Amino acid sequence: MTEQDPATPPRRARRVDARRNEQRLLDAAATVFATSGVDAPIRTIAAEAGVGLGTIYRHFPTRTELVVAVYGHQVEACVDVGQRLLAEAASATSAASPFDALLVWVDRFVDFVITKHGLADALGSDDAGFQRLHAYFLDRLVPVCAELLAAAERSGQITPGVDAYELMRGIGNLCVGHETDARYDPRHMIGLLVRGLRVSGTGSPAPSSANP
Amino acid sequence: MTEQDPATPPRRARRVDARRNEQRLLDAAATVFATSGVDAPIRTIAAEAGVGLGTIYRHFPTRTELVVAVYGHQVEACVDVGQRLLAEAASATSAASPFDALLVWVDRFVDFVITKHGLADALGSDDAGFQRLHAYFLDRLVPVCAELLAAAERSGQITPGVDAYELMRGIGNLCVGHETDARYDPRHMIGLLVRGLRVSGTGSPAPSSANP
DNA sequence: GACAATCCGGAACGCGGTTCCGTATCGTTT
DNA sequence: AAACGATACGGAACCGCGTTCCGGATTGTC
Repeated sequence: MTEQDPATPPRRARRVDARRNEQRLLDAAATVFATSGVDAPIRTIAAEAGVGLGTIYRHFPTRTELVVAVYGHQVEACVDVGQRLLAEAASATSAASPFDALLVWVDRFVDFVITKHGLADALGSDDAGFQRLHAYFLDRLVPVCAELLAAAERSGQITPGVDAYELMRGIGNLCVGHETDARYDPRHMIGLLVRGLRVSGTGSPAPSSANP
Repeated sequence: MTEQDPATPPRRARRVDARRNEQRLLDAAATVFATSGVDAPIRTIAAEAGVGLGTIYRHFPTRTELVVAVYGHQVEACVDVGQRLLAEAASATSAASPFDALLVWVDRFVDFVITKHGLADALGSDDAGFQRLHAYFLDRLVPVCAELLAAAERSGQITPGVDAYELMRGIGNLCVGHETDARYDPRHMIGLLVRGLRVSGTGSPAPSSANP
């Protein structure tokens, strides 16, 4: 009942020291990432966790997997927020339009990216490992974004044909440099970008949609 | 007459081998940058130029200076294009609006960034050296962008208060990843961003400005 | 308690940036 | 033209970081 695949004979359970070290690594990584960003040297994380280099590579063969393990639940939270916003905007009694929902959600996403040192840079990096990190985050987030876009599109608030993937990627890119450049505030440009989504030529929401 | 500052006794002219090597390095860097991007290993450039590592570091102590030396004239060309567009848009007989001028100029700028492998990434990097590269490009380009923005603003085409520096930086950021991600086309998002500049609520240019 | 599966630690290798200095080359002076 | 500083060159060497690998310790099972 609690077994795995029939083709996977559950030879033995994971050893306790393995589980212990994995937890230590997660804690250490969270600490180090918050302090020095996701580009911190592997050795630093290993030292913080009090384990050897081999250990960290065995548990998390790529930096990506470690980042995902550390931030994964926050990504899921972001997904949840998006779905809640979607439901709210769809409800007949809601005052918030789908476009408003999109605005709020984008803001949440930016919060997430901005509070993680170097995450935006990492996502934008052309390093193969980070491409997978990128892929993971986007696989979860793009569908939500796509739904929000579709809803706003249906209500005639935004110009159709905008690709959710590109939008997410663009927003992530715009976050680059927020902490090394006092003159640059990502939210300004993201605000402009989102404004650019709106249908052009009309100041009012939608002609055909129901509006109180 | 052809001397320098009085406080600078022209001790001796630069040696011919120094000048020769500098030229070789510029040629080699241009080749290597075009092939492998601006992040190519220093050793590669030195090898391509047929010089030692010491030589490249003597002529260009930082990678930034080498990049500037290689691409500097293209930056100047971009400045010139901007000023020409500005003059055209200001001319009474011109059909192009200041906003059109801005559009064209941004497109040129994107051309420049995109055709240089990894330039966008470099500009977005939080590395100290690249911050200066960034600073150099922006010192030249931001004033032009600011003038274009101001002109479009005066004609009532765009929302006021947009900072040229942030816009340039944002556009540069949006270019990141164009060559490692087939699904991402920077121009789509840049188009959206620029659309976001337009005054909201009105589909027509300006109420008070002179319009043919 | 013994045995094998599992896991650990850290030495070791490769790569790239950067520094440093013995040597070669150049321009000038005599 | 020969000698002599000034200048520039080359590349060995060092450091930091990512990654691999394996001898040995630890754990679960019999």
